[in-house]
Amino acid sequence: MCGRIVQYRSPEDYAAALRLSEPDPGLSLRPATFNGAPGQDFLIVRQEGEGNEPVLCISQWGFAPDIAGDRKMSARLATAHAETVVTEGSFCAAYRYRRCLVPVDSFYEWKKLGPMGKQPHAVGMEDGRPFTLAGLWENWRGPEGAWLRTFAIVTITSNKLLAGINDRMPLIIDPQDRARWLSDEGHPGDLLRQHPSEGMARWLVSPEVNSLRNNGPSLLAPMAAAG
DNA sequence: CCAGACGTTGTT
DNA sequence: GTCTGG
DNA sequence: CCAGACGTTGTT
DNA sequence: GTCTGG
Repeated sequence: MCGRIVQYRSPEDYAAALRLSEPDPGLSLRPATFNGAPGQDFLIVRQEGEGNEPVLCISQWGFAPDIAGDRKMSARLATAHAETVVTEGSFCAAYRYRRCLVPVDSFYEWKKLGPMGKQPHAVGMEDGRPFTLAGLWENWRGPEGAWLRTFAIVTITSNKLLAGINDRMPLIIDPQDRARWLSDEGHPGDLLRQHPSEGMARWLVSPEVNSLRNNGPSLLAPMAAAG
């Protein structure tokens, strides 16, 4: 599903990895996280207007539809289905005009074990390098007039690597496709596809990741399968 | 995504 | 179960 | 309970 | 996700 992500590097590191120009120094104030959840702030990449270069900025995970108006902020959508993002009411304008990238080092998926509970796995790239998830962003105006920039992560059917864990995975945008995803192209539909299993890795991690009280590099430590 | 709260009525 | 907070 | 909708301005 | 309609 993608409800927990890792974004532990500095803005400078992500900028270098994504070949962006030097990021705003203020972004360094954002705490890095090994256990990031909806409701928290993350670095995202946006391109405002064609011809402008993509830049890193801060945004809160949990898409607040502009139609939300005075509706509760609880209408915060952490994910958007790639299959319906073109037409789906709350997302289609954001898909058309406000796509973004979420640079991550890995993400977590929980495998349901029936009555036995669930088992967390980390997922990343085999080479350990950061990669980018497809996102949609929106400015939402709160009741007191304050503006909040929010985003959702686009998900798609799981590839072979992840099918055994969960039926959906985040939409990963490969380096050669990032510019198009950020561009003002109306409907880059061919990018709405599964990332192949090849080049990706998954491994069992400790249930310590369940609680947001825990946050540190040890959350990514591979754990031997029980039994 | 997961963890944790969930009540202030009216007598099981 | 549903909702909120992180 | 499930199915289906969820914005209409002018692109932040 | 939340809400409405059936």
